Amino acid sequence: MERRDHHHHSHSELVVKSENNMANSTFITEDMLLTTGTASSIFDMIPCEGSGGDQKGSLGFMDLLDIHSDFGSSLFDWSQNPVIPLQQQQEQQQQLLLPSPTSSTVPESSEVLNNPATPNSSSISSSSNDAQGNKLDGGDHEEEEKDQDKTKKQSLKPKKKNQKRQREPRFAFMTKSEVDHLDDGYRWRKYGQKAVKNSPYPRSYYRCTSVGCGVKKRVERSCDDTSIVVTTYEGQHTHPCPITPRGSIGVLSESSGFGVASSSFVLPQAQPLAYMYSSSPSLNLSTSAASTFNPSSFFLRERHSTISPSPSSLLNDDYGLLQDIVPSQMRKEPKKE
DNA sequence: CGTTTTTGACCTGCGC
DNA sequence: GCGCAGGTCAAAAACG
Repeated sequence: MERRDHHHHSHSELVVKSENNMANSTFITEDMLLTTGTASSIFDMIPCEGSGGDQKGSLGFMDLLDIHSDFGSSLFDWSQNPVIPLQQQQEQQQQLLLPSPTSSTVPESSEVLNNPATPNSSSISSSSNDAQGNKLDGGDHEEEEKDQDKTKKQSLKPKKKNQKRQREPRFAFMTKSEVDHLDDGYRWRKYGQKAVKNSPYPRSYYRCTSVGCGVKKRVERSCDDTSIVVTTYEGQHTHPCPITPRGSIGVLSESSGFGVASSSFVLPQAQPLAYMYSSSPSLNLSTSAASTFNPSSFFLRERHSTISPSPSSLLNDDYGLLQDIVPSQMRKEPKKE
């Protein structure tokens, strides 16, 4: 199952969706369309101007711009993002939480997954639900517990009766790709696969191989559009990107307030993203999770640093830095897949 | 031989 | 309580 033929496929599209768990269940929905330059690595994703404010009640980020024939011409301009008060966002979110029949490929509860506005485009949305204040569940902690009775896996007793299982923040991508498992710079070990209802394609479960890192991700192919791969990240890396020479910087991402959900794919080295994000007019939110996470800025930077040579008014200040931050090696996947 | 993938069984949550 | 679906475990197999 090698999928190493990455990086130079035909262009593909990317949809980003986040499930930030924010304290007090603050909701943020943020739809944007991103496009990937290649289908096998998120490092090659190119943010394009996407239509957000469609029927899903997204924030309505950008008008869709067909950049498929010219990556270099599509620049993500935050200055054009409509600024929507949080309260209004929440209202919109509530209106939008209606599950779309076609969004079944990403069954996260209360997730809003916008369908592609056009055959050539996809939209993203982010939402938060579960409060995150409690323990990070699902991955590490439970595993530690289970280590104890590992030998009798079936006899697991309810360990947390009153503790409702809470998920870590999630962040999902929809990527038009022939490759299922996108290269994001981290090493993953597959630990499960399940058939997806109403879909001929299975869903694969991966866990970060780094010790102590409980980040998980799910990969499945949309049954609506089999060319689209939905990758859902969950959790927060506790280590720098393993394939990055400057990974040491990565540890800063956590303390610097990068969103949990984003950390799964936000290169720790790309910490200056925070700057980018903070400059965003539309996401100046009070909740830490919301204010620290902005996938689009990540991609924007990635895009500029890895693909687009054209300067952006937004990135002028750190364009050079970005290039420095995301070295080309990063896309050289040392791992398989 | 260490690591990763495969895969069936099991757990958990939820709706009926 | 039952059935379903999502998610996880872990032994075995495959891989490098």
